[in-house]
Amino acid sequence: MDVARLAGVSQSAVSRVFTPGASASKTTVEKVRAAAEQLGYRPDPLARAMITGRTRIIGLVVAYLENQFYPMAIELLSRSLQEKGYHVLVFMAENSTEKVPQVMQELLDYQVDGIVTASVAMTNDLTARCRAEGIPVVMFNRGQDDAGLSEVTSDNLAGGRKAAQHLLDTGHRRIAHIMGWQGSSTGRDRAQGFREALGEAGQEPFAMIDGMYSRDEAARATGSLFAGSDRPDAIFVGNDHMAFAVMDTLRFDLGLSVPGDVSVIGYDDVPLASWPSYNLTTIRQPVRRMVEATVDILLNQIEGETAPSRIRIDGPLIERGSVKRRTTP
Amino acid sequence: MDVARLAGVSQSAVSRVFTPGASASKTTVEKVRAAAEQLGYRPDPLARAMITGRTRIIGLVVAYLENQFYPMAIELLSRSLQEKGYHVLVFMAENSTEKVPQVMQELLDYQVDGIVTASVAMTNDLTARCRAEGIPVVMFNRGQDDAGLSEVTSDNLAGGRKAAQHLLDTGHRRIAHIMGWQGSSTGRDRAQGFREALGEAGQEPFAMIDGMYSRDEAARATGSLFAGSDRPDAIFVGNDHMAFAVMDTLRFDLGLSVPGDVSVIGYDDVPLASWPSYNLTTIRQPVRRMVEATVDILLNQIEGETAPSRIRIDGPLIERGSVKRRTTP
DNA sequence: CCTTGGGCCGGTATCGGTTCCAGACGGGAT
DNA sequence: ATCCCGTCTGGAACCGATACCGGCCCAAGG
Repeated sequence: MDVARLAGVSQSAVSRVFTPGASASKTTVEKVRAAAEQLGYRPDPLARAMITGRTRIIGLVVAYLENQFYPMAIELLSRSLQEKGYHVLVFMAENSTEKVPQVMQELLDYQVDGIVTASVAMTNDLTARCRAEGIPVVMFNRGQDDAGLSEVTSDNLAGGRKAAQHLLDTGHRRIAHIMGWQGSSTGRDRAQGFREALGEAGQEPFAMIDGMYSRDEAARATGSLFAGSDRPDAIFVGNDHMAFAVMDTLRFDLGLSVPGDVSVIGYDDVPLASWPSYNLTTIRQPVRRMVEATVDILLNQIEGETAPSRIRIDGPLIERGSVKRRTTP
Repeated sequence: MDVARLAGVSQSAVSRVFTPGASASKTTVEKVRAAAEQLGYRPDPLARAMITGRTRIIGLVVAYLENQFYPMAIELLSRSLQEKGYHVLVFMAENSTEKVPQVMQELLDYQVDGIVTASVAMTNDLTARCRAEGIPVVMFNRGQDDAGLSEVTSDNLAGGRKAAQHLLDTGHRRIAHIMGWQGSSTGRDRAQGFREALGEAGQEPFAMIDGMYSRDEAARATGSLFAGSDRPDAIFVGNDHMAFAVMDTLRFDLGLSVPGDVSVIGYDDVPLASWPSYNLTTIRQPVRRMVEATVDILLNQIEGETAPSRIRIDGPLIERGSVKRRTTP
C-alpha cells in the first residue's frame, strides 16, 4: 500500500498500527498515522473481514414493524451496537416456514458475526447450521425449547399473572383473554400465567381466544365476545398493538366505554399506550434492558465463546386509565 | 477450492458457473453444480465484493423511528431490495452535524453500493465525498438544493395547498398551521403551499408555529394557540405524528372536540390515522410508490451510471372525520 | 486443405488487508 | 564479554473469490 511507502515502513507495520493490541514502536505509529492522515487512508473492513472472519455485522431478522414495539427495539439495538463498532443488517421475513430459512441462508453467506431474531421462530436444522458455523443467535422476545440458542424475553408468565391479578384485585370476575399468537412462546406464556393466577383465585377465564397478534383478529375476537348477552367485564389482551384494536372496537363499534363498561389490559407498554386517547394499563416490557441483555450476550458469545443463555426480565404493571375498580354484585 | 477439484475443473470454471452471463459449457455447469451441491458450497459474497467492488449492500441512514412513517418505509425498502438481491445496513443518526458525517464515513468504509437517507440532511462536503467515490445517494422524504443528489419526496407544496384548500372549502376562516420542522424541505414546502393557497383565497394564516416534528413541541404549540380567547377553528399539522399529539391536547387537556370545535388535518396517512380513535383527515404520502421510486433510482444509478433525479409523487387528501364543515358566521 | 473466429478452458495476477515467521536490535543479568 | 529475552520489524503466504489473457478445439467459409 502507498501508506506503507509514504511512511517508509512495511505493509505489516501499517496493519499493526491499525490493529489494537499489536506491538509497534512509538515512532512507527506516528509515521504511519501521519501518512494515513495525509492520504485519507482507512483500513478496508471488507478485506479485514475476509481474513479475520469477523465482519462486525449483526444480522437482524424481523417479521413486521407495524407493532411499535419492534421499531423501538431496532432503534435501540442499532444504536447500542453502533457504539460498539458493530452494524445491523436487516432482513424482513414473514414468519413462514419457507422464507425464514432462505433469509437465514443469506445471512450466513454474509458471514455475519451474530444473529438476532425478533419475533421469528427457527426450525431445528437452522439452529443446527448456525451452531455448526459457530454463529451465535439470540432470539429476542421469543423463546424456544431447543437449547443451544440464547433468548431474551420479559417474564411473560409472571406478566400474565400480574395482569390477571390486577383485574381480580380491582373486582373483575368475568375476565376474558384475547391471547397473543399461540404459535409463539410469548403468547403461550402470557396465557398460561393468566390462567394460573385465575385458577389460584378459584376463577375460570371467561373466554380465551387467539388474536394472532393481529388487529383484525383482535377486533373480530372482541366482536364475538360481545355477541350475546353474556359478556365479560374485563379483557386482558396479548399485546398493546391488539389492545388498541380491542379498545377501538369496544368504543366505536360496540358503543361501550373503556373502562366504564369493560376494563382492558395490554402488554408491552409501547409509547402509544401512554397517549391519552388510549391511556392503556399494561405490562411493561423493558425494551431497553432487553436490548442491553441481547447485546451483552451476543458480544460475549462472539468474543469469548461463552455458552448460550436465557434471560428473562421482569416488567412492572403500569397502571393507567383503562381499568376500573368494580364492586362485585 | 475443493469444489473445483471435486468437479475436475479449474477454479475459474467454478467462478464462471456462478457468474450469470459468463460462458461455460453445459457439462461443466452440471459437474460444478453437482459438486457444489454435495459440498454445500456457496460463493462468498465478501470475497466477491472485494474484487468486484460491489457489496450489494445499501446503507440506510435514519434519525428516529417513533414516527410510524419510517418503520413502514424501512419495511418496504428492505423487502423490495431483498427481492433484488440487495440488503440494508441500518445506521441510526440523530440529525446532528457531528453524528451524520461520522456515520456516513462508516458507511463509505463498508463500501456500500448506495445510500438512502431518510429524514436526514447532508452537508456539502459529504455529498461531494459520495460523488467522488461514485456512490449514489437518494434522499428519501427530504430535498436539498444541492444538485447531484437524487431525492424522492411527495409533492409537499401541492399537499400543503390541498390541506389549506380543503379547510377553506369546508368553511374554515381561522386556520393555523403547526409546521413541520423548518430546517427540513418537507416542513418548509408544506408550509409554503399552505400559505400560498390561503393567500390566493385572500386569507391570512391564523398562526404558523414550528412544531419540529415533535409531539411535545406540537402539544406546546397547541396550548399556546388556545391560550387566549382568539382561537383558530382549524389546524393543519405538519405530519400525522404531531397531529395525534395536537388532537390529544385539544381533547384531553383543553376539553375541546375534534372536529366539533376545531378541525385538524395531518400529513402522511400512517396506519394509525385510520384507527377510529383518531380517524384523521390527512394528506397521504404514497410510501409504496416512493419506495419503489427510491429503489429504481438507486439500482439504475448503480448499474447504469444514470444521472441523479428528483422524483416528486403526488398524494391525495384522505377525507376522514377530523374536519367538519362549518358555516361562516 | 488452410484459415478464421467464436466458445470454452486453465493459469496467473489481483483485491486489501492479516498473520506467521525468522531475524535484528537493545538492555539487563550473569 | 556473553547470553538471553522481549520488542519490533519486514518478507511472504494466505483469505476466497474474479478478471484478464493466451491457448485449445472445432465448425464454418474460402
